[in-house]
Amino acid sequence: MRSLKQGLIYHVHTIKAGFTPTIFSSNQLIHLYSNHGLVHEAWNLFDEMPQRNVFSWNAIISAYIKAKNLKQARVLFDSASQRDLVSYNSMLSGYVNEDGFETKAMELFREMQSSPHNVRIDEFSLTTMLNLIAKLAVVTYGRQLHSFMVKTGNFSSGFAVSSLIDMYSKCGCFQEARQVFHGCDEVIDPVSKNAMVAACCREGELEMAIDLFQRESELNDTVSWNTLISGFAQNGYEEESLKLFGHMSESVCRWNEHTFSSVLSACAGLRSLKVGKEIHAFVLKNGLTLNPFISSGIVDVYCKCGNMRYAESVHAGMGIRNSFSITSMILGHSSQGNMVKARQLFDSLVEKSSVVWTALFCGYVKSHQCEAVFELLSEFREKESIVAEALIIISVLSACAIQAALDPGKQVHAYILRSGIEMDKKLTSALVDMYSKCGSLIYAEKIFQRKFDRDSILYNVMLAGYARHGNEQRAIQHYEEMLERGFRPDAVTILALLSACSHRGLIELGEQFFHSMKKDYNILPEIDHYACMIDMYGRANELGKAITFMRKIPIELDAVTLGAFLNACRINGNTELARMAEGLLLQLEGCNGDRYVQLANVYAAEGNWDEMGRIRKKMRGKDIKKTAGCSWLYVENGVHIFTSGDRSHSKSEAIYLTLASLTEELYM
DNA sequence: ACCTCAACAG
Repeated sequence: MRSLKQGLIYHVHTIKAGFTPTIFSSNQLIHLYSNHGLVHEAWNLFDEMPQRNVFSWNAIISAYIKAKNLKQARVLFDSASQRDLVSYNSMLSGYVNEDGFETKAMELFREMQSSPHNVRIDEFSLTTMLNLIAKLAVVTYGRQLHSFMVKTGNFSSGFAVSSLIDMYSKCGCFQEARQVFHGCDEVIDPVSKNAMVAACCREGELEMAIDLFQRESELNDTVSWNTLISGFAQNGYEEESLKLFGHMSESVCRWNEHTFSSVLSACAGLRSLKVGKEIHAFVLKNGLTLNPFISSGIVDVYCKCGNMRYAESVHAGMGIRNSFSITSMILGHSSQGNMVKARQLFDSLVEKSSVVWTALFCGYVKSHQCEAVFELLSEFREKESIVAEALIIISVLSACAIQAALDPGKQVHAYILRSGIEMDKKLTSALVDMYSKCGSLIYAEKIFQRKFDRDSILYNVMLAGYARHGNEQRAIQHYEEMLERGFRPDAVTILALLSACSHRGLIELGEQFFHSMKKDYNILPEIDHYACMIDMYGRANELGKAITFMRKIPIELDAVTLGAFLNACRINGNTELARMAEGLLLQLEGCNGDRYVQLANVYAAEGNWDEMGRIRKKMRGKDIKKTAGCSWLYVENGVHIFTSGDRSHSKSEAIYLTLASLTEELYM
């Protein structure tokens, strides 16, 4: 009875002939049905068996485990008239391999140890438990099991060694994994070797991984290649990963579905539409589109390359809903600023993983929809009982920073302290940035000082904070400390210093920094640096220097640099020069309402109403929208936005009456 | 005969 067909023929034959198959044959049929996903047929057969042995019970239990119906499997396990160690081990592995049954697995293992049914713990139970420990990453328990294995002589088979390596590696104990691997040097088991290669990749020790891979290369199989291809992609060496795939194709090992998942993840990291399309074609040719790992991988590649049209068509063509693919789509739409579509997909998910939550948070921040960020946060805390991911917190902090919302920012800070989230470098930078953008440099500095292992990003954030507040001395102090500690300044560092000089009118110092960026650090000035310099000259009443400087800018003037110049003209009341910039600016950004307002402000500052009227006329009939200035308030957990003269609130009558009486009181 | 190991996605 090798195939399902053979099994069915045999089964029908016994029914037609009216004889009862042997227990042995029935057991085999149960397995056969179960392996083909026919759990009902397996059950019917089991149910009708006049006599059963322990193998029959184990077969039907494992059938329900395969069908992921652990509840029914446990009912049968508990009611089985005969049970042995295999029944226990099957149930145990069922629990371990399914999410959410970890506690059940631990309980069952304990039950086995107290052994009311005369069961022992054997190698099968131990390797299964090691699997659980790897999943839960509790190494203390893993070490206990390890010593138990040594004591009971269950530690030298390939199964035991590879499981131990895997457990230690997934618990973050790379050295112990190595010790296990080197402790059994008689004959290298291929699976253990692959497990060790995987452990090296997880640790980022790619050279060691390659070394191991090349030694005893006759042991290498498809898994070895897959491990290495995936390891390179995971560590950011996408091109090398793809090269390895090329070498694999020339070797004796054939690729499989796992290979493509890794190759696609390398493609996504590379953000290469060209390679992505090639792999897509390869996948289509080989009929691999039904694999959910592969099809969602293709969707991800197109999303990462920013081609949402392709992504959508592949996504739509997938038979079943795949949460990985949906998450990729949400990320893709978010990074394109299409938050409506991102939100729709998000709402379509019944189970929202922390990755999708994070994706949506980041998307809203990226498109500066800060109110949406705060609303999403209340939604998150309402629906999810888990602690927010660091990335979510960082998103909310940047929203606070954009809005200069100090109170919500403090609340987030308190939340971090309460929930014991680790203050890593990224989180510290986000907090310092939030406090300094919300005007509280004292808090910012306190957090900054408490962090000893600073990186250049944290220095940039702190430095920019002081620069923004016009304290160029502290900014420069931090800059010097940064240099002393051996960090190289980057474009962001210099920009912060330039802006400090600009606000304080320190032309010479600013020029010094500007020149040193190219000369000393080989950093090319970007648009923002040029604009900052123009701004600096403008604020110092040096329009002439600004013009000389602009003539030397090697890249074409754009809205940012021209805008800076226009602003300089406004400060200096120079309408003549402003008119020169006007033509160019409107040519570049004629549809941006803010630019007209800026122009109007230049002339208004001079009281030049004729010029203002001229600008007004230009705007007419062009469907130009100026973004309305608005204010907002935090009441309880929500953000309330309002504009001048806003009457949209249901109680606006009462609000304005109260306001009027307050105003009256002020003047009394 | 049944139960254990390594490589795949956001």
